[in-house]
Amino acid sequence: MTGLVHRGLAGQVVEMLREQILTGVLPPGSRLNEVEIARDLGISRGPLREAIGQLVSEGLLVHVPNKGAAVFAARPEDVAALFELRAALECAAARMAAHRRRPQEVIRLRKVCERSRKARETGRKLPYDLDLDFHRSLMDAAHSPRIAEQVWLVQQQVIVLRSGLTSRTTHTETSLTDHEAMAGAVAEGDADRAASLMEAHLALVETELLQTMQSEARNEEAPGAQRTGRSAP
Amino acid sequence: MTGLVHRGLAGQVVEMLREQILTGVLPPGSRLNEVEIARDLGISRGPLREAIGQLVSEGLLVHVPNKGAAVFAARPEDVAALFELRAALECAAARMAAHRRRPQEVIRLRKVCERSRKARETGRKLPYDLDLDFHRSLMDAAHSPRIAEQVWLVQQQVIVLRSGLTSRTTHTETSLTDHEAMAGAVAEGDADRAASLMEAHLALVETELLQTMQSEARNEEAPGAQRTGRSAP
DNA sequence: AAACTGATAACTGTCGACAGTTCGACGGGC
DNA sequence: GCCCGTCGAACTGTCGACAGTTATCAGTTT
Repeated sequence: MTGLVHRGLAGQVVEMLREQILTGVLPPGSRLNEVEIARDLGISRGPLREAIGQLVSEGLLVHVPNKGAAVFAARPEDVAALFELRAALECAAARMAAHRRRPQEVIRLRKVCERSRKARETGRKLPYDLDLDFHRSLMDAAHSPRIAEQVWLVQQQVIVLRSGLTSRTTHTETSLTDHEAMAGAVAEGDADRAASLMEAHLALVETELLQTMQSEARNEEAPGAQRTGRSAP
Repeated sequence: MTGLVHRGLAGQVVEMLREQILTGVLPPGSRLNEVEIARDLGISRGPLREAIGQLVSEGLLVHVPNKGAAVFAARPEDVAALFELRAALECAAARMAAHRRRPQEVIRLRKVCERSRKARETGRKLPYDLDLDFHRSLMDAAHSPRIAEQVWLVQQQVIVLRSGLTSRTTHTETSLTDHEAMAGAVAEGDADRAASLMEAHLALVETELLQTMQSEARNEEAPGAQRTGRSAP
C-alpha cells in the first residue's frame, strides 16, 4: 500500500510496527523503548529510529523530545479534527466515484454491501473489516490514488483510536443502509447525493465514536486508574 | 508551521533543507549526497538521514533504494493527481470558511486582495507570495488545523514544481478576480459558491501550470539537454 | 514527618566506522 | 572494431559506542 517493502530494514520494521499498532498489540499511549525493540528485533537503533520517524509523520506515533515515541492517543478534539479531514477527503472521493465509476467497481461495491448484510443477519455486529472494505472499494472507484492514500492514512488513525476502546462501536443497521444508499448513488452517477450521504454517514460514525470514548472514559476514571498518556505540565 | 524546531538536530536540518528546496536552491531532480551534506553542515549522517526521511514522507523528496534521495520532480500525471487532492482539501476548507468565518478573518482576506490588486497595478505580475497569502488566510478562516496542515503539504509540492520552471506562471488578472470573488462568497457565508469558485480557480491554475510545463519541456528537448531525473527501466 | 537536594540509572540524541551494493571505467577476448 | 567480464571508486545501509538529559530514589535537613 505504501510502497516497496524492500527499501532496507527500516521499511520492514515500519510494516511490522504498523501491524502491531493497528492490531492493538501496542495500544494507544504505549511508550516505545528503542533499545528494547531493537534488541528484540535483532537490529540496530538506526533503522528503528527511521521507522519510528516515518510512523510519526504518518500520525500513528507521537514524538516528545528526550522522551521518545508513543502510540497516538486521540482526545475528543482530535477526533473532531480528524473527521473534518476525513469528510473533506471521502466526500470528494465519493463525488469522483460517482463520475468515474466503472461497471466492475460498481459490482464490487454492491458485493461488499451484500456480504455486509449477510454478516449482519447472522451475527449482530457488522465486522469492521467489511466497513473498511466498503470505503476502500469506494476509493478505488474514485480513481484518485493520491486521495486514496491520504484517506488510508486517516483510516489508520481511526483504527488506532478504535483499538484503544474495549467495546468496539457496533456499526449499526444505519451504517449498513448508508453504505447501500451510497453504492446506489454512485451507481446512478449522482455525485451530490453520494457526497451528502457520505457526509451524514461520517457524522454518524463520529458521534458513535465520541459517545463510546466518553462512556469508557467515565468507566475508567471511576475505579482509580490514572489517565493514560496525555501529560499536562 | 510543522512543530517545534528544537526536537534535535534532525528538526533543524529539516527546516534548512526545506528552505533550500522551496527556494529552488535544490531544483527538482537534484540528488542529495549524504556525506557531502553532513560534512557541510558539520553533523553526522544519522540526524541527516532522519531529516531526509521526514522530507520524503512529506513528498518533497523521493527515495530510491541504494541510490539515495532526490528532490521531487513532478510529471504531468503527478500534477493532475496533486490538484485533485488540493481541490478536495481547499474546496472543503472554503466551505468551512464560509460557515465559520469571523470578522477579523474576513478583513484579512479583503486586505490580501487589496494588496494583490495594488501590486497588480504597479507591476504586471502578481507576486506568488500574495497568492500563497490568500490561500493561507482562507485556511485560517476555515478553523480546521488538520486540513490546513494537509493543504500546506500540497502547497509545498506546488512550490517545488514551480521552482523547476524558468518562466513562472504569471497569475493573471483572472486569478485575482477569483480571489476577490471567493473573499466575497466567504464574507456572505455562501459555502456552495465559495467551493465552486475554488474548484474553478484551481482548475485554471492547474491548466496554466501544465501549459508552462509542456512548453518548457519542448524548449528543453530541442537543444539536446537530456531529461532531468525520471529514469525508466 | 515533609520537603529539599544530591547521586544514580535509564533512555534518547549523536557520532564515527564497517559492510554491502551499484555504477562506471578499463582491459581482454571474439 | 565491438562486446563482455572484471576491477575499482563512491555511495547508501547498518552497526556499536559515547554524550547529554531527564526521571527516580535515597539521604539529609528543618
